[in-house]
Amino acid sequence: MLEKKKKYHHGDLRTALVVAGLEILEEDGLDGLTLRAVAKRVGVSHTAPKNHFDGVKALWTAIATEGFWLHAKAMRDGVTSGATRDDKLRAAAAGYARFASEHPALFQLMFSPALCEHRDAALGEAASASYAVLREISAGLDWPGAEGPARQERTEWMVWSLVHGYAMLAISAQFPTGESGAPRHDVLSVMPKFGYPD
Amino acid sequence: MLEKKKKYHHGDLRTALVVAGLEILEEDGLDGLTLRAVAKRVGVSHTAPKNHFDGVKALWTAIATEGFWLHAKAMRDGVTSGATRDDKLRAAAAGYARFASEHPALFQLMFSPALCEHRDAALGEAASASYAVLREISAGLDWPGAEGPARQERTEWMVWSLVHGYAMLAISAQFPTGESGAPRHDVLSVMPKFGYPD
DNA sequence: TAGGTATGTTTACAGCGGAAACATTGATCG
DNA sequence: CGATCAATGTTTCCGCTGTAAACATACCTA
Repeated sequence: MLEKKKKYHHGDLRTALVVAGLEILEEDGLDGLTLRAVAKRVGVSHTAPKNHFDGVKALWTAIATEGFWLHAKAMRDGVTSGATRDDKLRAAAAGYARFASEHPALFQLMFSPALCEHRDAALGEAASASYAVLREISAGLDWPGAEGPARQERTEWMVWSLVHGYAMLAISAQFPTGESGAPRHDVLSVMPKFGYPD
Repeated sequence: MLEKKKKYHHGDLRTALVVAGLEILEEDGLDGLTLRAVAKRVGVSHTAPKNHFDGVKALWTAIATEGFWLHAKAMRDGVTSGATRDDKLRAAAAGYARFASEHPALFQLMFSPALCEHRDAALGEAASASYAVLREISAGLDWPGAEGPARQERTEWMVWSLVHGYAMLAISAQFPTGESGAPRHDVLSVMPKFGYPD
């Protein structure tokens, strides 16, 4: 029997729904990411997801969670090839912004509290993994204003805010764009050149 | 006649709808901002907005536009009281972040390309007014990496990215919060202390 | 004062998320 | 091995949403 028999049970519907959701985000953006559209793409009735997700927001949250893992990976890939700590920092920043510009709808979803449940444990874990990349790399960075309490955490927040703000503004079409449609300046040319003291 | 007579025509429905939308955003967040809910609050049929807005997204865009004007005002208010340019910069940053934390749903709407039309002329004008505050204040700021082409624009983008990123991460509940529910560090404590050379 | 246009209403409809009742599968346990 | 039951998927129905079309009212101007 060459034809794959259509089974009543899917096998791994939960994963399939998340994957389908990611694909829809790439093709149609956030507007197309409806429960019914995701179910239809998988070839399943629109109420089948109910067995795996408690409502659309739970599905969105699961998709965002997968997004955070991909996001962390995108950053880490560039980092490993960096020679100095500064190279690594800039590679992470570039990876952060590139991910946002390549997957704008997914990125928007990941950081929309109205769309996904940020108190979800799995989402938190994935987001932490993404954050951890910046955290490790920014450790020990020196910048004017760094001295004071909670220096390390404030350093992380400073770097994260800068890079995240650039990424968000870029996909929100707030930056004037050049001929290519991309912003006239990339993240790196907008990042202050701080140093590592030791 | 003490009772205000209900007129068939509203008089300034367009403005009333935008105001009602802003109120709903404060009370119920983005989820409650439906066309029907806005119309109902104004006391008008749910198709009446069609005469003033070409679809929900146009209404959302108009609400976001008003948000940008309020946002600009919130920043400017603090700025005028600042003595030095550095004081003004920090006041603008604080105003930027405070506006986001006080009106999270509106702020989210303002920067969601999936929800409002960023190519809209009126929106662009209001957004520019908001941007102009940071633009004026960051002019001449010195920072490591500033030298090079398009120095002034890159300076604006750097400041904007930093402040905007902080604001977005704060309302996305990405920052660990203290007991009050607010982030443990405010914008100012994660803003590098750059100076003005002259 | 007459007629046209701007503005608002009513009605209808398709798409959405969710609930409930039902069908099918697969796993557990005698 | 067979019966039962939980897990998973379907069907059907509901209320809510945005949109369109036909209609009603009020204003404005010639």
